[in-house]
Amino acid sequence: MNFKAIRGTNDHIPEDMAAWNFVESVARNTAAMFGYKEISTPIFEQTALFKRAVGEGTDVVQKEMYNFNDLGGNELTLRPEGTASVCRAFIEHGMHNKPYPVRLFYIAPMFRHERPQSGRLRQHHQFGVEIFGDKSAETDLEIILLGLTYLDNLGIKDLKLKVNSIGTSKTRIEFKKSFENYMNPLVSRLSEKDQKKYQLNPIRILDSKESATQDLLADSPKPIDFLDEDSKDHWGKFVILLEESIKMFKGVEFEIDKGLVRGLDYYSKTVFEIQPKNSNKAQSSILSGGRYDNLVENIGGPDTPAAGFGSGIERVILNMNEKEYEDLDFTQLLIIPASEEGLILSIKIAQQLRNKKISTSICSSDRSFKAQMRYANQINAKNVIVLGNKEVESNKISIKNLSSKIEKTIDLTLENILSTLDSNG
RNA sequence: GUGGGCGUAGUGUAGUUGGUUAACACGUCAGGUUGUGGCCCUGAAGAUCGAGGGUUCGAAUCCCUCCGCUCACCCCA
Repeated sequence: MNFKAIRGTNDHIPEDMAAWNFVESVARNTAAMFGYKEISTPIFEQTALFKRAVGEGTDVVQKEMYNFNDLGGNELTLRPEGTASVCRAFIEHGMHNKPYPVRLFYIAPMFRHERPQSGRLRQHHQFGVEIFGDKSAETDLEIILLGLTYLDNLGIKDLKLKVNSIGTSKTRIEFKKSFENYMNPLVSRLSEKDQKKYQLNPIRILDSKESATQDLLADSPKPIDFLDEDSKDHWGKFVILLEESIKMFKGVEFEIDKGLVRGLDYYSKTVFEIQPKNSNKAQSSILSGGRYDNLVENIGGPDTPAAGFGSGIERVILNMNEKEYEDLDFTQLLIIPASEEGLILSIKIAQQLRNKKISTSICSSDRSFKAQMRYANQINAKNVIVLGNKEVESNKISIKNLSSKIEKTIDLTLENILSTLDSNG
């Protein structure tokens, strides 16, 4: 019998955790600096929530969700993304009665049944933020600045920020009409793949990777050309603010990408995507999001404008080449029990030291003395104490610092041990 | 769902005109005398060569099927 982690899921073994914890703490600190409060929601929800929020026609809903029925016959789904759940919680807890805007963030696993590849997993983790109740352009800017600050704090430089406005659902209908008029005579010139794509969802070929397709699209209508007055205003203000504030981030270039479209239906107006400037990876987007002014109302809440982003932690880690975090992989003190009485004493002293915040392990008395010393070295212990009959009888112990090899003999009291460990570092 | 690459101890690798006990390094464990580690020396454990079937006197090596990993498409974080 050979059990393995499910395809597309990863264990985080101790060696991975330093990087992981670093990213999480940077995420929490950055969010806190911007005044965002952490929220955590269940990893599964009613299937209908995601269908409604993300959109029936999207790939995510159509073929990537982990759906299941529980024993009560409820249709449930492991969350494929975070925004829908947070909106549900926002409504359920009456957060629209809180002073606006409401700023929330989460760090949570997401599940999508996709074919895994570099930077794409079936279970991945996202740091995401959402801001509710503010339709101003500076809100869009705020979450982008939060995202850039987060990546900067992680030491990820040389980023490209793509922004676009896709208007409202109404203006998109007009755009679509015009776009199809433009494309229909040209469809036969698309590759087979893009033709299929076009049949399924015409707008999606806007961000096709095929250069032949992009050439055909060069003069095509774009969603941003169809904005209504309100969206146009919003966009204009947003771009001015962005142009000014992006200067604060060295190494970040921004680009208005009129072909940028999102795969989730709830977005409106501003959408954006951040990727490393010179990424040769296919799955290069490490942080993306936008505004979704209709989502809260769509799933049964009050009319509430909102915006947010999601950022894949695994992808972020793939892009952290500089090691900006410390590996805190050490044991401050290892106690080697050298006799039966020494073992009892070891257990008591270890407990007292742990209460004083000294990380302390006791070596197995099953192993030879030499093996125990070797173990102290292997686990990178800073200090070693041997407790045997000699120590029990004389009430004196020696504390050895393994890197300096210096051994200090002291009277056995907790205070002495603490001060010696302290001076040993 | 579609295509490419790859599967040999815990890890990284060697081993193909088929030929005996599948090799090396790192790691692990144990010893190098009695209570002091790292270096060094010696030894040990650890691989049904991804799985199943076929060809053959004989298969890690050739053929078929399946599985897994990985990269890319699609889509997304």
